Amino acid sequence: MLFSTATGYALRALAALPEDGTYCLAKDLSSRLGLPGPYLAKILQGLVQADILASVRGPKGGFRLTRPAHRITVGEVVAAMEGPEAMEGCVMGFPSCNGENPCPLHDAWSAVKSQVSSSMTQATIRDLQLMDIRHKKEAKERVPNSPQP
Amino acid sequence: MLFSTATGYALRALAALPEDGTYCLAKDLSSRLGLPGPYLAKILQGLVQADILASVRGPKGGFRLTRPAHRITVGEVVAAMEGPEAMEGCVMGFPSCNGENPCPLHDAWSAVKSQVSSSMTQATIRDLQLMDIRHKKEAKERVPNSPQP
DNA sequence: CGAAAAAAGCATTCCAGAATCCTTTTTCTG
DNA sequence: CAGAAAAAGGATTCTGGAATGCTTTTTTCG
Repeated sequence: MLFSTATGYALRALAALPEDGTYCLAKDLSSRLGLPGPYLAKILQGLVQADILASVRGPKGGFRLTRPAHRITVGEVVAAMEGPEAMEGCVMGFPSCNGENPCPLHDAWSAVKSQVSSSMTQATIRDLQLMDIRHKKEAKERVPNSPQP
Repeated sequence: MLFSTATGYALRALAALPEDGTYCLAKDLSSRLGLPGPYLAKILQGLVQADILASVRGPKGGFRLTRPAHRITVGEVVAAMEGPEAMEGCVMGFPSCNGENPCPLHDAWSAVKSQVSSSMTQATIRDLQLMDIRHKKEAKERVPNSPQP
């Protein structure tokens, strides 16, 4: 993966939150997604600091998105998790590599970076939700006699 | 950086080796490049296993490239250092992401991967040497009254 | 009000990659 | 042959991210 595992967990958790703004327990999220509970809780707390999640304590509390899912970009989440200077510097770690004196991968990597970061600012949590819905639906279609509510 | 620090060190060390196949001490390389000595030594030993370097022990020994620098690709070195499955899996770590059910960054990331890996199989250690030479030359031109041999 | 539920906060543990140290083996040279 | 120079190999330490556990604070509800 390109990002840290914590960033991946954050994105997965955000995509798993309900859209209607109801509060959701950290424990529920972690068990539904199969992620380490206390670790995910800490990540969610960080997302509260970044104003991506809101939380209330106590019974009937939990976490919810501060905004509709289509208003939260993947790029925003990545920046909140990894800091703004993710993906800086030479791909191969050459200290002498820069625009004046590019390494052989410099241009390819620059293209990559702008490509990925523009995709990241385009894509929203909503898109991630849709992907998961699509995924579940396909699984259901592979087993046609599954429970029909 | 995209790769591990060890991979970066390996590439830097290879680019710093003389092209004429003379043996070079691990200690010299590390001091010239400012890299941790014993750690670099271990990395070089790994490159010997991968048939990228040859070594002889004892006085007048050291390390040299097994082939001319333009015959060793960056991709080969990366594969030797990181294993063949570097850069596998979803950028964001979504387990459900695949060709059937792509995440929003899937296509951009696939393009990235093929772009970077083709650049890596194109670029050789020679290209890295040239970059360093260019870098030194520019430094010299910025200080015109530098030592003339 | 008091008890339970839940996030918040903090200290601790775990683990892999990074880095160091020491011993062994090989090879050159006087 | 003896001794020194160097890589090879193994054990160990260090460090930061990943993960866990425990205590505190806030909130709801009977």
